[in-house]
Amino acid sequence: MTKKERILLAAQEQFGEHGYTATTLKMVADHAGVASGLVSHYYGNKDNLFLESGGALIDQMLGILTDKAKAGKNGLESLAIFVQAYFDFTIANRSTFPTLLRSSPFSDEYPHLDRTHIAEKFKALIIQIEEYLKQGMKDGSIREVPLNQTPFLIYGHIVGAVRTEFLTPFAVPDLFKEACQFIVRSVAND
Amino acid sequence: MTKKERILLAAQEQFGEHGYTATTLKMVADHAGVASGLVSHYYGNKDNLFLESGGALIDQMLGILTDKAKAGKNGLESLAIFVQAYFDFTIANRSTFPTLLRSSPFSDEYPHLDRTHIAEKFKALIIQIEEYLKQGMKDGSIREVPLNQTPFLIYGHIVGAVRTEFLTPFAVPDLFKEACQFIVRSVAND
Amino acid sequence: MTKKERILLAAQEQFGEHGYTATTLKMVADHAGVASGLVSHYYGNKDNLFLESGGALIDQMLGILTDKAKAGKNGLESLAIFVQAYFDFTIANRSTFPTLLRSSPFSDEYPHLDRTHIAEKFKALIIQIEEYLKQGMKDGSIREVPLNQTPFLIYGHIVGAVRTEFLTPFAVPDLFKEACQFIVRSVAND
Amino acid sequence: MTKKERILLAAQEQFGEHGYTATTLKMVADHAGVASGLVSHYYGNKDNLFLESGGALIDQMLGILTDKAKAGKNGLESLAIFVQAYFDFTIANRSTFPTLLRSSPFSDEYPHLDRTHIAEKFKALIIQIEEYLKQGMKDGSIREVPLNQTPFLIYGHIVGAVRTEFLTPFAVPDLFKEACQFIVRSVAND
DNA sequence: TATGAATGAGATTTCATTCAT
DNA sequence: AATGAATGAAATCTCATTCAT
Repeated sequence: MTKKERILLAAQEQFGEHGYTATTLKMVADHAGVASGLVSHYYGNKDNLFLESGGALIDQMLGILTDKAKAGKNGLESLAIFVQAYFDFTIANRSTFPTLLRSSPFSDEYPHLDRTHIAEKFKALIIQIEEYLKQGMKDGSIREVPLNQTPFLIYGHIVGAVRTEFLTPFAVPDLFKEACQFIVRSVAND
Repeated sequence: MTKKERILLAAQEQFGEHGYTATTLKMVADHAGVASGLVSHYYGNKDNLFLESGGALIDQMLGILTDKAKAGKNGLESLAIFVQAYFDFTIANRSTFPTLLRSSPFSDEYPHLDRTHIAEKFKALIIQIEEYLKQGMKDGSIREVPLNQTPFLIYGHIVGAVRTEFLTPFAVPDLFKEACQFIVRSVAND
Repeated sequence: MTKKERILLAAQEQFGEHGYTATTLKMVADHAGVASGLVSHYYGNKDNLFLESGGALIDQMLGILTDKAKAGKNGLESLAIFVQAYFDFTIANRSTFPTLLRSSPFSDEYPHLDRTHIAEKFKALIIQIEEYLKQGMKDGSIREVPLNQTPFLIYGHIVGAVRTEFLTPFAVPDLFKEACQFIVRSVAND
Repeated sequence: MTKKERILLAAQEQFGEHGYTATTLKMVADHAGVASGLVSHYYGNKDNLFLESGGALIDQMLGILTDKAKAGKNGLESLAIFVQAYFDFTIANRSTFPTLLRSSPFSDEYPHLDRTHIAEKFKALIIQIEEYLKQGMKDGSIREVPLNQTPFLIYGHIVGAVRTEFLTPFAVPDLFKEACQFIVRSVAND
């Protein structure tokens, strides 16, 4: 692993654990085992490091999700696989994932940050969901639902579940499994 | 309005607009039209001001919601009214509401903050939802759903919709109306 | 006790326990059970309150010491009684005495403070010691010692012993008794 | 001289001249000719800077005193040299010495400060005095004096004289020379 | 005489960023 | 590519003092 990569990974972990503000560039440098100046050298400034930390994670996730969802035999199945894969990804990246959460356009942290670039990547996820809905409504696996709002609501549902799991002190067993069910019940054709 | 009250209102507005970190005590004092020292005098420190800002909002909301939901004629109706009233509250308090969002246990901002006290108040909301579900399953308006997870999922769904509306650049018309429908579809008995 | 007196006593205790800087006027007001504004009303400002706190103590002490020393049958005896009475006073006023110590011209705290007024009162103590030395050298109880320095050295010796007892973590039993002996040995005629 | 060293020297001078409270970190930085942040960078916080300022002085002094006292031909002579060397050190370091005085366990300034570490170094001085007394009582140059108290009293005597010289407005010529005599008279064997 | 709300100057401390090496 | 010393702006918080009541 190059020093540049070690910095990015350390940043994802530190931002994930302590949030944007409480993470200092020195903490990142120390955890990466490099001199503090190197962080600025490679990533310019803190905002950019944060955004690139989140951007790398969302890129990684996008690839995995669309890939897995191809296995679905109809729209509903693809949607269910996609949602489940999302949750799996958060679990598999427990230590870095909260950084994605914080750099996402759904984050309440540091609203001045320009998230338009990352927002487009999240938009891709939502469009993906829209595709599954269209397909499902065509192949009969999904009932008639409004296409303007439902993709956003499904993604919002995922956001809500992930935040409950990662941020709140409420411990709810099998939350992700039931979140999948909740969505399926709402959109499935009987 | 006393100066103490003016400080709290200014804090709710500033924290709502700029977030915890980017809001300075001086900004709050200036907007409240008081000397900077008075903020610390009344609220001790920034953390506490933030928590009290959110606490006052959640208290206000809790009262309104439970009150309105009494009008429901069965579990499902009460639940729908409750959810709708939640969304109405966020709209009616557009300028201050994001502070509640940031001080909530679902927030990703400033994870070091001790949110246990506020988390209990949010728990009250979730228990309220559980009550409507129980009632609806008894009176037949709601289908069999797992009580351990569903209240959290419904609240999570609200969180997701509110964040989409308040934080993201995605403009989705009628999002809250459809969010209600989404929930109802998922839990209603046919 | 009037409120004015209660303020002075509270000030002596608080300055004695926490020192000049770490004592706030609010602490004094709270311990005296009065409103904070009353402290400034009666004593003007913090410096003056501190100086008057020390001044009242030194006045009280001066009266007691000269009174007791009259019982001595010769210079050496008067001196010994005087020194012992000094130590007794510090013990009897354990909680307030450190304030005198801090407002004294031998203090290292807050050197900007104008201590000239209090220094004169301490000078009176030193002149008193000089008197005993003169008398003793006349009546033969005290050997020939230089009058320019010895009174200051005896007072300095007292200062050293009191500071060892009141400020340092060194616990030395019978320190004051031996301090008396040390002085007597140094000035007594064989 | 490195910037770190320049900061320490500037701190010793400023603390010595103005005391702990009235010395600001900005004063230290300005006198050292460095940016204000560098003071905190190297010394953490004001308390620590103060303690290290005093600690460096006491270390320096300890080395000199024990070294010089080796020249004494008996206990009494060693003691006298030691005391004289102490006074010489204070004179030679007129501008910085009051910082040692203020960080010492005999100080009345800022009682909250944890002086235990520095107190141990002062204890070393006192133990040194005890050694000279023991030696003198063995070789016949010093009379029988109580070993529990006398070392503390001799050190206290030094403290008193130094404070008279450095802090009070009382100008006493040859004070240190006579302070030596005073001690010698009290402990010497006839 | 007595209150305590209100002011605002000023101190400590943190930390992103720069830059000489 | 890599270091880490150095900068200095900016934020929080404290508290003596004033003043209307």
